[in-house]
Amino acid sequence: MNDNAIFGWRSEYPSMHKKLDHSFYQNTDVVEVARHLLGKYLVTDFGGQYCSGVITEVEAYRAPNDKACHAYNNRRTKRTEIMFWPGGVAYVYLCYGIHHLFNVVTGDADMAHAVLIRAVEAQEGLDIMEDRRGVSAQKPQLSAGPGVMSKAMGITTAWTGQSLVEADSPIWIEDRGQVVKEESIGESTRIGVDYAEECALWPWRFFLKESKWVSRFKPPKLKPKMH
DNA sequence: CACGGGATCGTCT
DNA sequence: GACGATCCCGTGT
Repeated sequence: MNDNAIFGWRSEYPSMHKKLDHSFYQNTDVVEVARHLLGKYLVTDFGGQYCSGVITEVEAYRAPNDKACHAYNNRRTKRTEIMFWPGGVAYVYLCYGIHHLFNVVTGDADMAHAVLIRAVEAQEGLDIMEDRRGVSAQKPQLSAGPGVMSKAMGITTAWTGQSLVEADSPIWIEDRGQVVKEESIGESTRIGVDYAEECALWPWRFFLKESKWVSRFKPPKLKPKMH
């Protein structure tokens, strides 16, 4: 089994693996959930293609007043409807016609909150992930960035609405017992939401400072105010 | 290393 | 018809 570069222990103790349940996802503070997701294990098992990775980077999105959130103003469309479901399902959408971005829906029903999973450090099923990406598992390029993370884990928009807590779900998240200290969490503004005006300045991106598996930060370019 | 542009298509106006 | 919660590659320094 792989050494864990961040926490310095091995992930071969199944008794410590605890699948996150409704009570975790239905926390109504999406920023807190986002921070708590750091260090957890994202696992997918599509037709026996088992792989996992430690979550190293996330962003919180929170309707109704977050202009960067697809459900801003509680706007309901066929696509965003998933975000209004009770916490514990996947919200996956296509970005730039190419990338499948994976989010975890949180909070109660009719609360359109979600956490975008932006990066993982691969732990198990490295060969599968390398095949999907055509990139060595030694390189952050494998899974640092929301589009490539989804590709490495095999997640596509076909899975939007999928429960993360049902016993037979092929996607879930586990707590494997490690503690992430507050001082090891970095924060910044969210990436790629320059259009969101003042919300583009909210520090709702969180990452593990020690990790190499974190996407490069791009500061927001704010549009000059006309007057 | 910084920057710029093209790819590519579902979603919403 | 416009525009992305991105990525990759090419150019120039």
